Amino acid sequence: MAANILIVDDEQAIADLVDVYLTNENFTIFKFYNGRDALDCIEHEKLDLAILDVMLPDIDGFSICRKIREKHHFPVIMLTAKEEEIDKITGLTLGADDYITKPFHPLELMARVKAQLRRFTKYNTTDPDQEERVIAFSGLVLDMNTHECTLNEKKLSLTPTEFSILWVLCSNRGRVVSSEQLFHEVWGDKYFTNSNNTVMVHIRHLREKMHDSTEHPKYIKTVWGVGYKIEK
Amino acid sequence: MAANILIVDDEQAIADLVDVYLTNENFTIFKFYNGRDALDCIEHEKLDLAILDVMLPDIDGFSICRKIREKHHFPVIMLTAKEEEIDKITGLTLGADDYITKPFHPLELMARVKAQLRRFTKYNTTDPDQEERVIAFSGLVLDMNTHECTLNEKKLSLTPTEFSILWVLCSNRGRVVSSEQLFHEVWGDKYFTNSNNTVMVHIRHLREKMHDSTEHPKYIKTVWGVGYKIEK
DNA sequence: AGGAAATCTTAAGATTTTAATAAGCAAAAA
DNA sequence: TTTTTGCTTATTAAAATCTTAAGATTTCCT
Repeated sequence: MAANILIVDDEQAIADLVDVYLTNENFTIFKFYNGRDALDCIEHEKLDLAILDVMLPDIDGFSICRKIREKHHFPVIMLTAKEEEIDKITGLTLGADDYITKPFHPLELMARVKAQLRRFTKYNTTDPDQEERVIAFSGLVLDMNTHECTLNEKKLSLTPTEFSILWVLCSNRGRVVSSEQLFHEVWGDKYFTNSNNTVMVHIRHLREKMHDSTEHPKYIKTVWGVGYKIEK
Repeated sequence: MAANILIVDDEQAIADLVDVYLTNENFTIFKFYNGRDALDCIEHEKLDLAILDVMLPDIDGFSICRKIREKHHFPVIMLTAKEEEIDKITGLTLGADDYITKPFHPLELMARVKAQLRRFTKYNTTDPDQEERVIAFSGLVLDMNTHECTLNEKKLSLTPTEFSILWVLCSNRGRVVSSEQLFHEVWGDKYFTNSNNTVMVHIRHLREKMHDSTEHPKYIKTVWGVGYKIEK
């Protein structure tokens, strides 16, 4: 799981801590000791998560959080020394996604960071710690980076939608995926269709294309009354 | 913010608490006192969030959490009486999105519930507590529920993509939206295009359709070198 | 076997993307 | 100031892709 993380911390304690605990992770850390520089960083870097201390020399953490929320979607974790509930509630209501009071166990912060990143990143049901970018098994190779697909050495030219459907099916291989679930994963939550055989049509096209490169095994299996499935 | 919430709680304390604090919200609560019934509920109801106590008479909260993660994406908040860090870390690593130790302030739980729901729901940059489903100003009406659009009483028939673009522009009205940002909001993170004038073409179609119903005001303004914008 | 429900097939029509070309803007050069 | 230059945005139209809809087929159940 690669991620760009912004840490704004007056005392530098958290930054040091992260240095120690996140060395093995593929994280890029942007450290700042005041709000002004942090805001600049928010503008220019593509961040995946922010850890903000409430107490800062210039701007307070709440304001930074609000600024982030005006333009960005990435998760924000707030930190405070004060054990006052009202601060927690202010922070969370303002747009923070998590709120931790000092002192805390270093591993708890790490776990919360990962939990937030996991939610922020898509397709993470199976292996939460490593985002899968390539799937390969029994002659089939799917590369999320290039959106390319190979079946038994032969390249299949799939359309974006076809690729996405096959990706979801493969990342759930061995399990049945309902067509509603497929639709949800591929098209997102924004649409709502009732009589939806769109998925079906795409499945058909997929089968057609896959059939050119393989004979007997019907890769995408229909599980009657439930959905579709690819064998393990 | 309407949501279906599952609460699994041995002692019934949290359920009562939620009754008191969430009466005014548009929440549907599914309460269970053991794991078995809860699992059944997870199968059959479309849930938006789960609050799980770790200690349960039959199945423990961790197992329920894992079961949820096998099939679903909605956020999970774990509760425990034990103040042991290792539990927190287990929970968060296992797929929980938040973890609270008892005793906690009722409002903190409520705030965390809302924070999780907010993240789970899209398009929440401006008003975190109330998801905007309709935008209306100066003769233009956009209804997210029906995907319908009216300009000066006349209905515009927009394609899904056109509607989404207009929605993003309108929900950021007064501010400039770069075409990269537009692309990101409308198409999602899954795609990556470099030479991308697709957005441009859609903007053109939008302008064409909007021009039929209004004369002088060029609704979608080009801000040279930056992006597009709709006046407030 | 026969009916009902689920899935498949097909093809037309709608939408989206691509690609090539034109037009517009802003700063540097004349 | 005017012209040139390089870059950004606009306009088209064709090609690719997606969705819809209706009828055909398969599977399940009694």
